[in-house]
Amino acid sequence: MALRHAVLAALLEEELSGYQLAKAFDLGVANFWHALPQQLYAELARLEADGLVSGREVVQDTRPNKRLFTVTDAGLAELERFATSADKPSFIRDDLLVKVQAADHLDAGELIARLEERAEVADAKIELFGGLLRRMRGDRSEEEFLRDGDRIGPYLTCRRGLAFEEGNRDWCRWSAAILRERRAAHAER
Amino acid sequence: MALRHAVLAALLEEELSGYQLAKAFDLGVANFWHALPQQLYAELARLEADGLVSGREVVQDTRPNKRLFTVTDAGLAELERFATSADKPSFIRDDLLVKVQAADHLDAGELIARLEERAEVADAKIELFGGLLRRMRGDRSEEEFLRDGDRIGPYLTCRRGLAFEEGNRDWCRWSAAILRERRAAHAER
DNA sequence: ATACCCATGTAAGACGTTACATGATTTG
DNA sequence: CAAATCATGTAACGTCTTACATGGGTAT
Repeated sequence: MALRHAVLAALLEEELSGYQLAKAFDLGVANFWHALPQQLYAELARLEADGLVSGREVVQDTRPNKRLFTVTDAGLAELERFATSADKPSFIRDDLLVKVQAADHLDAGELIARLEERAEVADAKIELFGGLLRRMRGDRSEEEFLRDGDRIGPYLTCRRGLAFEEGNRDWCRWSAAILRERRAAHAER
Repeated sequence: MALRHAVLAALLEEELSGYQLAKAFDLGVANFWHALPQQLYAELARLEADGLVSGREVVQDTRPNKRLFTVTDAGLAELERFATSADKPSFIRDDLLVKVQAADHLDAGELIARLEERAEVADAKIELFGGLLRRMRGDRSEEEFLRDGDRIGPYLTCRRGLAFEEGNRDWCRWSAAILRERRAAHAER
């Protein structure tokens, strides 16, 4: 039941509509949680029914109307309660790792292709996260920002996202290189 | 539908029972996928019904009998098909990141405690994975093993697990240190 | 013209988690 | 002698994904 808390955490930053939330939780951007639009609309409805967020209608001329949501006091209390609970260890569930696990029994060329693809996805995310971090820092150095800046939470999670994707990229390229060398050595014989 | 492929990949290494598989996919050990025992028993039944694995009963005196499973030719073909498919990008879903995202609105002491807890979990995993890697290498250097060793797949995925946990540990300690400094600076005023 | 963006959902089905059930054997 | 390990499941419930539905406005 952490999706609700992820939504609450996202809404602490700024008032958002379901649609805007959906973009923030999208695969391409999500740096601390991922969810689909349908989940978010449903969760927002539940959160509102439980009084943890409150929505206000914003009428728009040229675009469809939207509802912007804010965290209520009860919502903040719920987040505080959540923060004191022990969190379940997070685990890996990644198609690519499954494929590499079976590397010895599969076509190396295919695997190398998948690894390169993933490395490129990681490159894109690294650039994205780097930009987000720069925007949050503004014209301050990182040291300065970490000392005095407000909204440190999103900065820290984005830093984790960045390091995670750098890890992905490095591991993918390293693994691909090893598989290539082994394939070459095998072909020589 | 990647659990089935994760099971197939695990069974390529060696013939295993549901119980042994469950241990391999456990939270503490899982380096390329995670699943609960109940899922694995159910998936093994489905895989057998579909002819992708075959089980053989092993009668034991002192322990309950068990069924050991092997990947069939059809199972290997299914894995090969899976390896050629584009994999969906993997995403983060971690309680701890949600909590840190909300850092600016929560008690710093609590967060620091969670971060330290997680860092210690990571430490334990790092040791575990380090040991697994050493066992796989045997008396060879890593370079040598990566060149000639067999069963390179599990080695590569375990390397990813290790790097991931090192990333976790470093980020947790770094974040905790920043939150501590900010708390101290705040208390001074 | 075609496609994408804004904006919000419903419904069905697949997948994952929690709780329960059983029972002998080995380890501390 | 209590707890953990070996060994295999069933049942209920909760969460996530996939498919469908609608409709105006803006960019190429």
